[in-house]
Amino acid sequence: MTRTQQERKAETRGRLLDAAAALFASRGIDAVSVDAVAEAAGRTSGAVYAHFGSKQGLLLALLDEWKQSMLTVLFAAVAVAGEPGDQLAAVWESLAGDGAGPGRAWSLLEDELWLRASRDADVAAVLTERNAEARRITARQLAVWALRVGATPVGDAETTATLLRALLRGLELEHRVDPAAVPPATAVLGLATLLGLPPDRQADPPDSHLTTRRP
Amino acid sequence: MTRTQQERKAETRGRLLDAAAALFASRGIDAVSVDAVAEAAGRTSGAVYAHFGSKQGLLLALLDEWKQSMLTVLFAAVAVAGEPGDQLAAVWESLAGDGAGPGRAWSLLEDELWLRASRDADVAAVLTERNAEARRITARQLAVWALRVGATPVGDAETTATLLRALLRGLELEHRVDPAAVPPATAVLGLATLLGLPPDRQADPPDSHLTTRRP
DNA sequence: GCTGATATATAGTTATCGTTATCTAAATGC
DNA sequence: GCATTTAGATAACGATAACTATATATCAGC
Repeated sequence: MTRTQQERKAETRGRLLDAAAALFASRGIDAVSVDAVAEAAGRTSGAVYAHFGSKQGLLLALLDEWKQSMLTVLFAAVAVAGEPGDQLAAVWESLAGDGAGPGRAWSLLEDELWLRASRDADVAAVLTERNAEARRITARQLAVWALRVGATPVGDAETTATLLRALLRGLELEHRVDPAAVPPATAVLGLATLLGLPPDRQADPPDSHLTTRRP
Repeated sequence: MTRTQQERKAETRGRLLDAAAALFASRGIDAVSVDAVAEAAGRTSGAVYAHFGSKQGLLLALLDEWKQSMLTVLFAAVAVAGEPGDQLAAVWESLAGDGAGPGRAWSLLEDELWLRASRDADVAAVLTERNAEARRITARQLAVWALRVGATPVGDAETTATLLRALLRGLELEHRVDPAAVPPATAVLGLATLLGLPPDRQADPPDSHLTTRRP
């Protein structure tokens, strides 16, 4: 089985990036050695340095090529569910679902990257750019969605997108550590409120007691 | 100057914890060596191991004795400002204020702890407990505040507290990396919405255009 | 096939870190 | 005052990690 050099290089690069993504997500970036990444990719650390120059270079390359974000999961969830209220529940479920599915590991890595960006200007630059794009996309989808279901979000689309994404990230961070602290109804209520979803379009009332107030 | 052993021990312990808090916050836990903590406290690593047994022990002790949380800052901010809208702005300012003040470093450490808790059961246990207490306190204060200013929060006090704290954490995480992405008006709008603050009680309208919608 | 180039493997090197074992000096109790 | 306990200092160990220098395998062009 003979391949061209380009193919060989490209495959190695892909394997290294995939292995890095998986390991970084499951164990945390600092806890993963370059050798571990290389071994998981069926290569050695020499290949990593030939391709990326340093561990940081590997991380930045991974960030650059990373397509799988919060967004993909979210839109998929919305597309599937029917009623607006159910869509919000599906959004939350896709992020916080108890299955140890990939969403969990990815969101963990995303949070770690945000934290790392606070101290690493290179990571911050990449993340800021990606974030702006993600916010734009979210805002556009959100505007369409609001028209369709008759919701009146609290602010303009970009502002609402910022608030939504922040709320989701905050809830998810807490839920991962202390799931009981964030029941699904709480998350859905928060989303529905920011989105200005009229009560009659919200979820069917089996657990509507969670939206009542006891002052 | 002769001191009792208890005093000596207590002072060393305090100095070590203070140094650890400052260094962990500014550089990140993993990036700080035990020797660095000891040196900053005017001691040596031997003292750390005599007191805490391990670096993890130092971290857990720090967590246990940590009084300074998001809450202290928040309530102080509310207490000072006058109008409800201004209070919300003050809350956000105290978290996101551009001053490199201690609030910034502390919130960074808090976020790192939440992340670490996802992979460290001991940290998760401490954090979960602290979190439940913080939520209770927030909920209580929130109920009082809502009555006073005539706000009708979106859910019961505990639910609203959860949503508020999650939103703040998410916004703050984003703001630290990309301040321009989270203008103050956006944060205030989010808080006011979850708190059900009537528009006439919100901030004076110099920048009220930010609360209007362009669909 | 042979040569030059390229991709990856191999084997260090150096530095750092957590931890432990041992030693010293200070305080306590009799 | 002397023995004992205790707080903390000192020095070394062992592991691990990022990175580098060099060797080897693989491919391209002739």
